[in-house]
Amino acid sequence: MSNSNASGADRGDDASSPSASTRTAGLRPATVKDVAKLAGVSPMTVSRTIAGGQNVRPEIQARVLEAVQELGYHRNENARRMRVSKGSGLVGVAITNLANPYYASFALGVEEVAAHHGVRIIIGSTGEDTERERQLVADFLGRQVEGLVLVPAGGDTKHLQVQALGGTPLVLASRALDGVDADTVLVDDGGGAHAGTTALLKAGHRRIAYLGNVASVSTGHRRYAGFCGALQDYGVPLDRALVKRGQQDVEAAQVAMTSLLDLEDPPTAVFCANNRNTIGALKAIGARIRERGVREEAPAIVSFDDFELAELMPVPVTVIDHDARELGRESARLLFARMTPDGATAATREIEMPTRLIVVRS
Amino acid sequence: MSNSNASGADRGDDASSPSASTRTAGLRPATVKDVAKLAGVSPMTVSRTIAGGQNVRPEIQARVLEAVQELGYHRNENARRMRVSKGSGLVGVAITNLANPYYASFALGVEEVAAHHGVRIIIGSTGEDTERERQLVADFLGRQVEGLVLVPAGGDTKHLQVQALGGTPLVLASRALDGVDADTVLVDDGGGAHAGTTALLKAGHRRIAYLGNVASVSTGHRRYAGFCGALQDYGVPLDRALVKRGQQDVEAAQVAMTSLLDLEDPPTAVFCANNRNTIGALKAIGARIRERGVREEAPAIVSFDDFELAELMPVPVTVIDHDARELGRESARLLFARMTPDGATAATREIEMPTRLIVVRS
DNA sequence: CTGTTAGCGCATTCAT
DNA sequence: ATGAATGCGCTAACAG
Repeated sequence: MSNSNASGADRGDDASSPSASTRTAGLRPATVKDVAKLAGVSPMTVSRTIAGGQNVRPEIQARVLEAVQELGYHRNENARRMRVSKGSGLVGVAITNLANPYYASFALGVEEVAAHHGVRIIIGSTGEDTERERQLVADFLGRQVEGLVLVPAGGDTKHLQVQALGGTPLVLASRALDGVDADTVLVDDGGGAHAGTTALLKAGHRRIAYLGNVASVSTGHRRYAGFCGALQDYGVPLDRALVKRGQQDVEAAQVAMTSLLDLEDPPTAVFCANNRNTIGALKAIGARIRERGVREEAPAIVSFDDFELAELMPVPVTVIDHDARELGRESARLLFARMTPDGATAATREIEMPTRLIVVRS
Repeated sequence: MSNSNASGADRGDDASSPSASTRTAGLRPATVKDVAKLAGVSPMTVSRTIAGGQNVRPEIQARVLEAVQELGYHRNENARRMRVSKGSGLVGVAITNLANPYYASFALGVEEVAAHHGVRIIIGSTGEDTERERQLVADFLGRQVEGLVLVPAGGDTKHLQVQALGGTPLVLASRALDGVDADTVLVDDGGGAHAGTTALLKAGHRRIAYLGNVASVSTGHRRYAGFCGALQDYGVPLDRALVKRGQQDVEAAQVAMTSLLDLEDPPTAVFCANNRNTIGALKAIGARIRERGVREEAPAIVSFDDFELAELMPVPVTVIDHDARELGRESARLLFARMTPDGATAATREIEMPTRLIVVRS
């Protein structure tokens, strides 16, 4: 029944398999034991060989490595780290939507710094849904992530309390959250919005529309406040009819912008509070220009968030630029700082990244 | 020294801590044992309670859950799955660059399908580097991923052989790889490139430039072949001076395009073989238009890959569109199909996703 | 140099 | 309804 030759490792797979030692798809992954059996040594010798081969005779190492090749063995990191009581080498990144280039860049920034620390990122999208965020965070914690970077959806925050996180470090990015004691990396939303709006006012605009995302997240508040503050500074009253908030995607923003263009007294400029609203607004304006060919009447745009090819737009564009990737890097840096033994006890920090006003086309 | 009241769980942390039972950052995560001790039950009762509470008295459950709250306990999925011999619930996604919106969308498509199967994705960027790809794949396998989705960098493929993967299913996306027996999802590169080029020829263009990515990847070959084929069909000779291949990022593409514009006899149209080359080409054209204000002479663009706001470009744009997200979804579908017991043995498939020609602006 | 023992956190199996 | 023993894959610590 059992054969004892080298290639006859009994791993519970089909005993009549033609090349019994070669694993094929769908089987249980090879273990140290399998390798040991095939190489005719003890599991410890395999372990040592994989670990670098200290105190293992070269010829034995060769035998072991051959078996490793043959079985396609890869050390089970989860089991290993459990024994060695090393961290998981993972950080969880929960963002609203990976398809938004802004957050994709953000994730890349996190990955960059993580890779530098030899750590992988595990990503999930919340879709701005607090419940999915809760599940995602729970899942990450279950996988023993060493840290969490989160662009919070807002709403309930019980699952983000230190208590609930079991001490796993958390960094909030882009949006602050009341009642959550965590390092936070924000963009200078208020200052940026104020500067951008002021640029429009200086250019003579008085009917300025606002396209923004949901008010429930802190960026919504902060950017809107900056916008209003600038108007106030110039003594320009706020026209509620020109304010559209709550668009989460390009389509909704395009619809909102189109309705603004259809007003009897349309705005001469639009403040777009984020990437998605900017693209939607520009699509609406583009459609209108193509339909009616009236470029002169098209409103000027201020966009919070940069976007590719801004310089080629048919209307004046000013960008309130900030580097999403750098935001990701900075978030990761804060996280890794807190993951050191001494960093764990420091007071939580809130960092505000500067924005830069870029007149792209005027 | 040791206190025996409920909140005095001895978990090896600072015994003089004011609230000894509450874990703070940096400590070893709580385990079933910790919870058990705090709740005054056995680890098994905790395990059962977490698992749903079958055969546990409600009052005991309450005690356990309270302890869970207090300690911020999360079941260690790695340990659990090891015992239960369940997969890791992870698939590895290795792409060239997460910051490229094309691959970000792709990753989102994978995540979407994965989430539908209750599986997370773990992402890494290769930066088109085969060695980094090799490390990434090894790391993923070490983490016991149940499958791999890879946009291959090309070059050496030893690490992608079934042998080396230890039977873990692999799906190649976007690019084929000679000598690797794996499911592959491609875009109809040849057909799309041919159709796009033909559109330019039909419009009367005869001096058509080519901006492409590295020739070593299969998309490079296939798209270039489609381009050449269309020229041949129209009896238009290929002008080597108009062919620039190997640009990997926007900056390089912009430089290449600028040099084309500087030719004595510049092209009247440009075929851009991917997203990054399109953006770079358009930036170069935009800069030229702004400098010299000559829009009429600006070349028409055909772009393999769609991009946002194409309809607002100052030059005629035709897009060879294909859905990156759908490519991601399809790749994930193939992967999950193979992850089923019966799917493991099926012959590998190569799927080619159709392209759609969209005249965006003419 | 090599092998044996034991235990990381958890859940299955078997006792109580 | 609850607990004790056992082993998942791996390796530190201790034999030999």
